[in-house]
Amino acid sequence: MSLSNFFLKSDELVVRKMSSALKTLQLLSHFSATSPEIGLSALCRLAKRDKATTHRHLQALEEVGFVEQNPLTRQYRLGPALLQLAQTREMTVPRKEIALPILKRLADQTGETTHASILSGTTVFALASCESTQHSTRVVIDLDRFPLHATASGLSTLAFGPDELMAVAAKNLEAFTDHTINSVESLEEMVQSVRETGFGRTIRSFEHEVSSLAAPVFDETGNLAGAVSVACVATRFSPDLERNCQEHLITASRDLTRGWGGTTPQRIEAIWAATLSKSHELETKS
Amino acid sequence: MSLSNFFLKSDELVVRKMSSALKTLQLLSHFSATSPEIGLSALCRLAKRDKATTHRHLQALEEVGFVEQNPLTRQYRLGPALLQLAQTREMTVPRKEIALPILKRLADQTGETTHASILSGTTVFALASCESTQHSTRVVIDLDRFPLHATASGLSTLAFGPDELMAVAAKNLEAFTDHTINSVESLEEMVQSVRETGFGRTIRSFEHEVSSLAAPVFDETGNLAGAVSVACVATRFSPDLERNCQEHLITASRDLTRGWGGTTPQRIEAIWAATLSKSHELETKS
DNA sequence: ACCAATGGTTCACAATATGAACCGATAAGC
DNA sequence: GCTTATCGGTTCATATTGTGAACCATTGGT
Repeated sequence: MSLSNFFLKSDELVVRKMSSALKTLQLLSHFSATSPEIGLSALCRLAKRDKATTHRHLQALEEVGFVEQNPLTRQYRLGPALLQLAQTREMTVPRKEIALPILKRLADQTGETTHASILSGTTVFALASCESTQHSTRVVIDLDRFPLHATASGLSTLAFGPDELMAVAAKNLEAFTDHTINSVESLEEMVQSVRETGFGRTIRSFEHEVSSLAAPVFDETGNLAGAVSVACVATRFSPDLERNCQEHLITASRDLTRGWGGTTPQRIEAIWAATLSKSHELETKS
Repeated sequence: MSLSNFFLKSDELVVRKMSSALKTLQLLSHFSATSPEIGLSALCRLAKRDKATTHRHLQALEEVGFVEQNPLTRQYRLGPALLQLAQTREMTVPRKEIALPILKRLADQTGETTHASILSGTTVFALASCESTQHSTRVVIDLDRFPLHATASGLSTLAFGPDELMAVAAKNLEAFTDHTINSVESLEEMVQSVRETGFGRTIRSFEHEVSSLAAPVFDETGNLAGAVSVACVATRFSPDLERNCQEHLITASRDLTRGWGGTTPQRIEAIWAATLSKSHELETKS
């Protein structure tokens, strides 16, 4: 969504043509839980587009009910037609319903907050989450999008998703904490280690008090579909807990992949097995 | 959505120009619970559009995650980005959450199945429904769109919604049963009576065994926002039950209107009061 | 009364959308 | 095993459509 309109190709600058339909639809991505209503001018600034054009686009969106105008403030907000379509989508592919019981179980097993996310285009969207009731302190993250470079889910997605994502991630290395990855080099290093272990892993890199572990989820083609993650209160994140999370993340990922119509690729299973046996070795030694 | 591209204006035929964004978005309206996956050629036929164009439109939709291709069948279906946007919409305007308890109460009070619907553009779509557990026979209608001419909710919408709807309704007088309204004249007559009573009313006009009563719901501008309805098993639909439904529909509509940020217009309240006192008169006479 | 926002509109110009014809693959008919 | 009919997808000359600087009308602050 936030891809630039330009890209470099064998030393020459190429202008990526965009259908106006695409430009229109991209306007929708600026609405979020934190800014649910946006005025025309504000939206122009956000989208870096002309006022007349943006207005025409909004009118098209309004006509099909994708946005509506708050008649009092004249600001725009997402429209009711989205509910209708989302309902239909859920009937077709009820990923959320499938995810919820799996997240619940994972939360019970680990005692921490669990998340499921979906890769759509180049964005990792939050699908559902579940808080454990075992501890009085627990992680409450209300995200709609998981930053690729700063979250365990994002790193899993980078490691096992389409290669183009790396370029997108590299363009936005926002520093959420002083542990956030801040260079393309260290990002690549991190992603490499995720590929080797089969788990995305972040220590206080998105929120100061949170450490997180994630596993990739796949669809019916064997391509990455999303991720499932455990967000632990950082002070609780011991090697023991990590091992526990890894084990249960694997079954959760397997079940989610199966529920979404796919099968976990053999190569991923192999990576997980290797990681688990390695951490088992360490544990028995100590 | 199903508006024609042509309209008559002071005796001359004018071609309505449509932005390609609009055409693109309109493709989405062909997906429904009953046909959740559609192939390229099939969609061309449904939308009556060119294959190349439709394909380009689908690609734009795919890029933002509004559709995705089932990789096995190559058919298209609604995409995951819709879930995300619908979630955001519900955070902004939680109409569904607000409607559910009201529908529950209405179902308890009437002993029948209740529905809430929203007008979006020229489509009345289902928002939520609630089944009563009082009777072993009950109405289960799994609709995502309410036909304007054949349902009580549709008639309420026609009667109190924007005038343009009438033209849309007149274009599609599909006969669901032999009680379905089948001429523009009788439709106009029906709508007129809805305007006089304040209630949409259909007897076996959509399903053979169902009679239904509906009241309009309004938003913060005083415009029609949707409808709330009771779908009764037709054999149970006595004058007594009708009166009971009317009374409780009024409070349900008031509460919904208020919950959605509006106030029930005085003229509607007046119409309802008149209808109730009339039916009360009849009741005491007999 | 003024200025600086806002939402919205116009019109000459330029870019994008369009669809008939096309390709390659798969499935059915015989 | 050859023909035919679909399917999803692509090409390219044509013309319809999109674009944005400049514009207007309102509103709210000073």
